[in-house]
Amino acid sequence: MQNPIPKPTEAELEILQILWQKEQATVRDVHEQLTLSKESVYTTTLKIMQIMAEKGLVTRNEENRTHIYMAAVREEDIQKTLLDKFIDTTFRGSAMKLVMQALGNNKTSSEELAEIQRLLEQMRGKKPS
Amino acid sequence: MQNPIPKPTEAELEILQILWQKEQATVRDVHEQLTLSKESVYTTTLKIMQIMAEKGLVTRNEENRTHIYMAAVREEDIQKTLLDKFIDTTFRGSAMKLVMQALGNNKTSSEELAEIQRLLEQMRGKKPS
DNA sequence: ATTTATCTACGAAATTTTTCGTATATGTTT
DNA sequence: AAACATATACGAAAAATTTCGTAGATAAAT
Repeated sequence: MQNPIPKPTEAELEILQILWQKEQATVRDVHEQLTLSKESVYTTTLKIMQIMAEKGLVTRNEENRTHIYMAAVREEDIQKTLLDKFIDTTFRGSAMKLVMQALGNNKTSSEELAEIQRLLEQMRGKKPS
Repeated sequence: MQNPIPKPTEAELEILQILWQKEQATVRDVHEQLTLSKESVYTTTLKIMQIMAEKGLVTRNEENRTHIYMAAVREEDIQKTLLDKFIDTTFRGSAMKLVMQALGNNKTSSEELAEIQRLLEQMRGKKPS
């Protein structure tokens, strides 16, 4: 229906994060959430969200004066798109290098490490060398 | 060069990738490598590399007419900076989610998976729950 | 009913990044 | 030496993104 959804810009991604968390939100909701972490002007947030609507990144209910916004793209899909590109440009295509770096950051709990191990064992079972 | 090295832009990162591989390169070297994967104009490449020199992302030997460029930042450092930011903005700070997604892409060989497992065991040993 | 607050729409300015033409200098070839 | 190829420097145009002021409509408060 829509042209391939374009890669969100930096500012758009920040807003998508908020929408993914909140499911639904007004421009004001999003804006207030944004101002927790950085300065921003209301109409800037509004403008970006309007552009996002044009691009098809979000949908909005315009029935009432205060529009209600929702993400129109799935978090996992966007993550996959951005991750693929990121691995390419920053890690020369090596997912493993990225994983090693990410784990090396020591911000992952033992529980999470265990979960990753379970995933690994499962994957190696299905894909013998 | 005393200022913190700025985050490289998209075009700059492409060039850094080439410099990290080649150790040393002229503008023409870089440009020819670039044209393998995308169209580009010589003076555009040149301009970007000049800007990178100003920013301190690269150094260059200007003794001869044809300057020799070298990366002035370490690949691992830039990767870490970009990765941290990427995890933040795209995976809401969860390194684990990123790792799971990256591994799920099935582009990692069994050997690599094994290596990751070794790393994990080592890490869990040092950080008991 | 009038004032005040809040919302969207719109567009232009500001910023950042990328692109590319032109000038000029220096080698290279004939 | 003259013609040609190739290098850097420079700057301005183009493109992409972000910022913000203003206008006008609607709701809420007094």
